[in-house]
Amino acid sequence: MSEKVTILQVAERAGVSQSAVSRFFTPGASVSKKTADKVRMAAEDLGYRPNVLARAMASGRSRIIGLVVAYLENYFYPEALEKLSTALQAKGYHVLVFMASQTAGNIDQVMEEILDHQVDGIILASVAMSSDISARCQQLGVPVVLFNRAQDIEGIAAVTSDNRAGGRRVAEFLMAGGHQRIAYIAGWEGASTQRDREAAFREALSGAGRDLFARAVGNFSVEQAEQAARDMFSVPAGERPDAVFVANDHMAFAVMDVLRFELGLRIPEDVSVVGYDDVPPAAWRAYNLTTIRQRANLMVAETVRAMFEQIDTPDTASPCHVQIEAPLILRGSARIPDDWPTEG
Amino acid sequence: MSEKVTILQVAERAGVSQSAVSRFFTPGASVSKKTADKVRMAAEDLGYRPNVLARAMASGRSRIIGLVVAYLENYFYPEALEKLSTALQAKGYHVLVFMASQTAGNIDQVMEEILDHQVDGIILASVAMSSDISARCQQLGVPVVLFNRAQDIEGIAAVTSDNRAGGRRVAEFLMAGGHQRIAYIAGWEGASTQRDREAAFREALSGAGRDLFARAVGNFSVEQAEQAARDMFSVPAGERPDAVFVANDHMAFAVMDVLRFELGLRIPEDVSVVGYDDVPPAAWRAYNLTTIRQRANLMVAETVRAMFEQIDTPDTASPCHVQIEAPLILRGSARIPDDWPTEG
DNA sequence: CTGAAAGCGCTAACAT
DNA sequence: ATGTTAGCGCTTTCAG
Repeated sequence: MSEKVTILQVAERAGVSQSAVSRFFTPGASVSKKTADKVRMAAEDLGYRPNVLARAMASGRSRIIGLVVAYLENYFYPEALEKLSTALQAKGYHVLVFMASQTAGNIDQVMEEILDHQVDGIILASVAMSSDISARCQQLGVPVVLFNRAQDIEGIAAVTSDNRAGGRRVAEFLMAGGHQRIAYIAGWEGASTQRDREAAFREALSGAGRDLFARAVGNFSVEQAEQAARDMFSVPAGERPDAVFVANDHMAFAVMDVLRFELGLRIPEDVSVVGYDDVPPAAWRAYNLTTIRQRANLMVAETVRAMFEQIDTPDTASPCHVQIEAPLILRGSARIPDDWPTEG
Repeated sequence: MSEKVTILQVAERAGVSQSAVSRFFTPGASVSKKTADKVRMAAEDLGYRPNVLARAMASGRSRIIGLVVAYLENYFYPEALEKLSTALQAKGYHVLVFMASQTAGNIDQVMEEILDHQVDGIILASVAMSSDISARCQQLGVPVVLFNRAQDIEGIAAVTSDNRAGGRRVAEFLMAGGHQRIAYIAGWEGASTQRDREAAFREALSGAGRDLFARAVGNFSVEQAEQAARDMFSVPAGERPDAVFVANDHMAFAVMDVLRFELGLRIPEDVSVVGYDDVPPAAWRAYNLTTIRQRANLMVAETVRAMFEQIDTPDTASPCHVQIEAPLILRGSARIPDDWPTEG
């Protein structure tokens, strides 16, 4: 097991000082070509690579971003994680993952753990935090950005899709489609995304003088969504919804399957189904789900931007809630109004 | 932005030495109750938490495991990632993610990057490495375990499902089902998993005096799998396969959709489809895919075990390739032989 | 541009 | 059980 080669060895071999070597490996350096050459050679010969940990320790910047995620079962998150990690890697940063599953205790504990790692920033994906912890991060100078969740804590960055606009759009679409009995299956009611989607959806309905015909809670869980669908649709034809907006795709798939395979309903002839997220399976032909697209690329880009704005200019940064436009993707699970504008 | 509180401040406040505080925060400590109390109080008052980075630096153990992943689109990986991260967290370790997407350059570069982080171990998920790098890790004393990929480098730990047994099982199942024209759609041919599945599948076929009726390559890509299915099945009924084994579920869904929605074939009446992985969507009723289950829980458990075996006892550890039994999950996408043994 | 020197915050012998 | 003393490998003033 060969010794780890240190900066000191390189310095000796190159016949320069330790700091010279350090400078050589520092992007914004100021090293003469001569010194640079000597260092380069010595480093190559020795197979030297700077120790990131030591560098972090000495400089106070770890170039690590803590990411806490809760639901990888919702396929929006793996996608986001991949893009996030890639984007961060491109900037020389890396992602340290913290699962916030039930087993891991509450978020605040996880946050403490993250802070222990001297991360340069924290991204909370579909996770809310106490204002206590938020304050703690702020006083520690650690930037936080919420991904796909908003929170009413001032000065905390958040990026989501425009959930309200999305919810409204679905309502308009469903009404334009001539649906008379419009239902909603909610996600976890603690989620800001769920609340915004629903609020705007209902507002648009009542704005048109209509009421929600039925409502159930699926809690972003497949099992609960199935049960909700069963309960909601196991009634005489005249009393059953002719359209249902499901708070996310993941639940929508489950709902569709109950409707088609358990209850023998046709989609969209008997009932239109609309989801939210546009995860890849929504495009699979067996589902072909009409849904609101959360543009992962843009959301990630904004998240990264918000993060580095805070890292690079902690003083002038003004964290805010950015909402990415969320288009309705027309597919086959919901009747399309004749006069509905098509893209292009 | 409040100062970070250090071990020294705690020591002063508690009226003990720095090392006493250090010991207090070290699991296998030896501190008198008296000292412990003083330290606990001081630490609490100050809101002190040990700096993980400094600890890593001084002790030489970072308690970080580098994970490199390539395809998060295959839903087997998010699942594995989640379980892995959770399992590691439970042991006080954390996962530093490295995406090995095309953009990130080749694996060897990524590996160097990981090594720079002084990780205590590396897990390679569905990624192969050069024997050069393998050697480098070994001489650096950094344990590596391959997840869902095996490699013929001696002394390197790998955990996979029993791909050969799985492939064989599918062949037997399909033959027992009376299929006459059995086809195979391959994954990326560089993957050991793909090769093992196919090899055993074909061996079982030829062992029964049968030949593969058709073969195409899907490269673990949805688009290529679709094209493969089109090419393979766009022929007169008598010349088309009556069963197809697809190298993973992800491609199998695409194949099913082409067969059903483009070519109007019935599954399993006209053609049986079998996949590999048993990712969650395989159980969704719109697919209801008969498939070989990769038991993520067990695979992760073995991966973690192999990792810590090497971390805890670097000398006696004997890395090997462990293969997890992979049961055939009977669903509706393939005809079930009358005499096929059922579980229980 | 370069080198000397002082840490970053903590652990790990070693003595006591 | 506790304190003392060296570092871990690197960055960063500060002189020159």
